[in-house]
Amino acid sequence: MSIDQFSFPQRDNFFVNHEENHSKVHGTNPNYTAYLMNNNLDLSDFEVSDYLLLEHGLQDESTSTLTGSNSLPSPILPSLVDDPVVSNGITPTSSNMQVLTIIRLISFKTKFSNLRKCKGAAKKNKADGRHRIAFRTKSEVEILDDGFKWRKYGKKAVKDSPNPRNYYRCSSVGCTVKKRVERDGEDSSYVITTYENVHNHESPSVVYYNEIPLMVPNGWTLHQQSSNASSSSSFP
DNA sequence: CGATTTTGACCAGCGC
DNA sequence: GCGCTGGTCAAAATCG
Repeated sequence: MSIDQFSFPQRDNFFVNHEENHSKVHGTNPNYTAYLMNNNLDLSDFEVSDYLLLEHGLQDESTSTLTGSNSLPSPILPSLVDDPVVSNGITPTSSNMQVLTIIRLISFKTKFSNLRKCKGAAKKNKADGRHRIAFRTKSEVEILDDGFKWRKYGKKAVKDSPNPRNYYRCSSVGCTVKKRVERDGEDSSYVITTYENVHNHESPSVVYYNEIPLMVPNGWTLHQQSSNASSSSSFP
């Protein structure tokens, strides 16, 4: 395991731990940790401009986006911050804002690097190339409101854990997003929520700017869902 | 009565 | 091939 530490002017530090099967991202709030399950995160692929973008995103998110203002300083920023595909449906709160924004940036970068890699490279296994993010959150309730409507389709006892794992899929027709919810076996005051794939629709509980289209078209989503995604090509 | 949850059965992947 | 495990299906039960 290796640890990267990053800091921004007037911001708390955050840490990225590279572990065996995933990368762990956490800020100064110990109650909120995020896990990037696709272990192809390469921070050397990030540039200074990316971190500036992230810094902008934090500011933008806490002001114009959350208050619904239309004054948007950058043509790319609104989509990055607001895109439910990039944010994967996680509703920002004061406690998860920092980590969520980091995740959004990393997801964004990872997705497009995946897209390039997909153009020919065979997948090692089923999970590769899927958009999968896990969050570990301290919570008394297991079902955290993320703005989307979910339908439960399974429940399973998990080895080495006293708590069952619950399986949900997005109720929206045609959307293939799934999530797994389970209590942490080591500390049951924490809930681990794993999201898989990306929504192909907007959150029913969020109002978006009418004039701004989704930055990532459905073609990307279809590309992601295909396990041998070398033939789909609606993405420009 | 339609939507949702429950729950046992079934299936696929993986290691041995 | 076999057994274990995680993930999904689908019929029955429950809910609103």
